[in-house]
Amino acid sequence: MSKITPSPRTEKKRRLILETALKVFAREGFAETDVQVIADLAKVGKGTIYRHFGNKRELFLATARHCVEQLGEFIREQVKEDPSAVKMLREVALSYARYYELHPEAVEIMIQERASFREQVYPTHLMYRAETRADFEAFLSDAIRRGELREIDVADVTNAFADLLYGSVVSGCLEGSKGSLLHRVNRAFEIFLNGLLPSPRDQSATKSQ
Amino acid sequence: MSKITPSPRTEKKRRLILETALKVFAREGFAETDVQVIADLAKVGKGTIYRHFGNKRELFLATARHCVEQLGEFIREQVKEDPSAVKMLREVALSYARYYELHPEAVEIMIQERASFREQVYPTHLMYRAETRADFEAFLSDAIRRGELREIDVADVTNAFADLLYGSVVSGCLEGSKGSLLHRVNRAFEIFLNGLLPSPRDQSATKSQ
Amino acid sequence: MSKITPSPRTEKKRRLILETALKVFAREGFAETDVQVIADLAKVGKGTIYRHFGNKRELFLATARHCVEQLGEFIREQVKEDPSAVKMLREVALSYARYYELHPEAVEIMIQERASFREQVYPTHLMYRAETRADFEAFLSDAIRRGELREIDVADVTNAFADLLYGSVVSGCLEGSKGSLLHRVNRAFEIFLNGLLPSPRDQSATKSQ
Amino acid sequence: MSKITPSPRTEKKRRLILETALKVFAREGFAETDVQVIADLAKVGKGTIYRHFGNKRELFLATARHCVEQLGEFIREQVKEDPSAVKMLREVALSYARYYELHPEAVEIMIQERASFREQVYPTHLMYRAETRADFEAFLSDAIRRGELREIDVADVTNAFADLLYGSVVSGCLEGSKGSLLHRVNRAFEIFLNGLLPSPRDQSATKSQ
DNA sequence: CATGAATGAGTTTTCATTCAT
DNA sequence: TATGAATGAAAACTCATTCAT
Repeated sequence: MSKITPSPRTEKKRRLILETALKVFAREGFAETDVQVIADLAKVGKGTIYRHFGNKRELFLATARHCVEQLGEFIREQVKEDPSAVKMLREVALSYARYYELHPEAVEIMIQERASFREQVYPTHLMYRAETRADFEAFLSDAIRRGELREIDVADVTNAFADLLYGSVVSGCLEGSKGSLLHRVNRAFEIFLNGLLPSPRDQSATKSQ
Repeated sequence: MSKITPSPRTEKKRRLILETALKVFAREGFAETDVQVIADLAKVGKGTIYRHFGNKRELFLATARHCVEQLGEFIREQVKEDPSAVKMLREVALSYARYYELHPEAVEIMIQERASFREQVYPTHLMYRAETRADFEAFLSDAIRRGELREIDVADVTNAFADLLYGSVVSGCLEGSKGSLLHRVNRAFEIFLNGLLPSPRDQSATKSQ
Repeated sequence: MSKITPSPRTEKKRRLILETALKVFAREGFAETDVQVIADLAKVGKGTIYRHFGNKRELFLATARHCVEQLGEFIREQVKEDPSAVKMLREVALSYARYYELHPEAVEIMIQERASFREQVYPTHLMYRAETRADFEAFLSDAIRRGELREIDVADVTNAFADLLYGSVVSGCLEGSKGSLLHRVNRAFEIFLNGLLPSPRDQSATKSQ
Repeated sequence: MSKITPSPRTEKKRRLILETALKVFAREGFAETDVQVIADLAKVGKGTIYRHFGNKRELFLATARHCVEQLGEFIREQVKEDPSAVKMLREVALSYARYYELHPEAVEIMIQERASFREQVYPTHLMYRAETRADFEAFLSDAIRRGELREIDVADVTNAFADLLYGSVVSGCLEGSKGSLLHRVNRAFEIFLNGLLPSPRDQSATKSQ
């Protein structure tokens, strides 16, 4: 029961720990993080952390999940309903970039998760109104049917889109990489998009159909 | 003198350790790796490893360097001299993919290096005839001048190219990702390339010059 | 608060560890001591020792400090207030000897400290009513003024007194040295004292002033 | 055979190693010394050291023995034959001090030996024409019989003399102890000696007998 | 529930000693 | 005989996890 409706007190402490863990994991990496440090910074006992999260692994995973949920909410807030596919893709890409620019620690969490647990955050999983990859690909198929995008395998596009965003964010948030992540994603996305658009030839052909 | 030309014995043992370390680091991750395990698998004393590499960190870094060098050689062998920019870019992308398809452990090393030491292997640093990013961008500028590629900021292209490859390799080598990495990179690259080509309009304009 | 007044539990455990460490360090020497052995004998986890003392060096230094404090207390208890200088010096010397006869391990600690850390316990620093060497020398000056001791440089006397006690204790507690330390110090001190007294000639001269 | 008459080559190398070991043991202490460092400084292979001395312990003990022999020779050279007991004692004390002032590393060796092996260098063992304590005490008895020294237990005097010298040298060679060791021993010895002399009363009594 | 002292398994690293060349 | 690479036993130290208060 208490699981279903956690007391606000409990919920607050959970959040506090999670927020602190995020900072420390991002700064030190998973393996290098000492749970005691998180406890000290969050001003709770170490036992409290273990009571709430069970063990270090689960604490980390909860932190990662927290990031992903935030990212999902963030993108959902930013990306407007019913745009053209082109606008939508751009908005997703830029929202994605904006989120990680605002929360560079989240990039580190994503990397640590991949390195320590071989799990990966697929950016496409997080997209607007799409809980699953399938939804995203259906959306792309629609756009192709409407002639917004050229004829192309939607799985390939999804992969390429995800890979491009992932690579850009990981590279663009590296300490020492000058220039904004937003800018980097924007430019990369424009090339990518350009590669998706029907060529004038194709376009006229499409139009004439 | 012995420093300049290490004895073949020494060199052989170094290689043996490096090769073993590669496997173990890739399988377990940097933090989870016990140097004793490497020693046992390589059938050398633990002290021998420390004699050769100083400490675990240096051993890992040497392993990573070893991968990068192999990758560099591999790409240099595969990519032919003096192709068109389009062909060259494709060959680099595919060689890159081929290498990591042949050596999936190298992907893990790359990820571990990023996670543990915040260092990154820029794929572009490893390209054909290019010791530095500057060379690569100069090559792109040439291609633009020749009209092979459309007018575009070469830094942006380099970034996007690197990010796409990086993201594809990291995602494409994940345990459980079905389908070949080579295929994934190939498809992603075609979209990317298509985004770089001059549109027919541009092309005719270029030709008329 | 808890720092200022450590819980009696904590304080008790600290003492237990210190007492055990004293035995082991004295028996094995600093370098040869395995902290695990101390932990086992004290029936605490090794981690507990490190929690309390940080590292082996600090544990040793705390042990040494513990001895010096005990010695100081012991001497203060034994040496009566306001004696003649002669009586006082003798009492200090004999108390010093008695302490080390009762606690031969403390001699080993002193020697190990000198050998491993180049620090030295000056016996004179520990004397009755004397926090510092300066106080001790002032006391000697007084005694000279009163004619109890002959005219002599007080720094020289302090050095000689300290050196004699130090040497006697170190030699006299050696395994295999027959005879009691107390006896050895007593005899050495009588010679030393005899060397400090005014000769009958001097004494009459002093009296006539 | 080769043991009986070591080749000059071998003997030279032995000396070289010993001299180097002396420096390193004195600087680092026995436990902290890495035999490799001695080998490097002496420009010989580590194996050579083990060939000559068997193990680290024996190397150290040989080093200590080397010091003691040097000290013995030094004192024998300095102390003239057939002096009065008073002069002789003073010369021994000062020679002893002079030696350690010239070779402060030897003090460290003496301390390390005591700390690591519980062995002690009795200064009295090293004295002029005296291989053993017995000789020294016989010499003192003679002096007492001649009336040079007051009636006193010669074993006590020997102990006190040794302890005073030992304590003075150990304290006086500590880094940071200002003033010369020679001076310190000189002053301490004068007090000590004064404590041994017959008082005027005693002296006349003695003479009249 | 919250706490933080206690624990000990697990890892890195060192270095005396050996021995093949 | 000299060498120095190889070895692995040994030890310091850490930190996730537990549990009595």
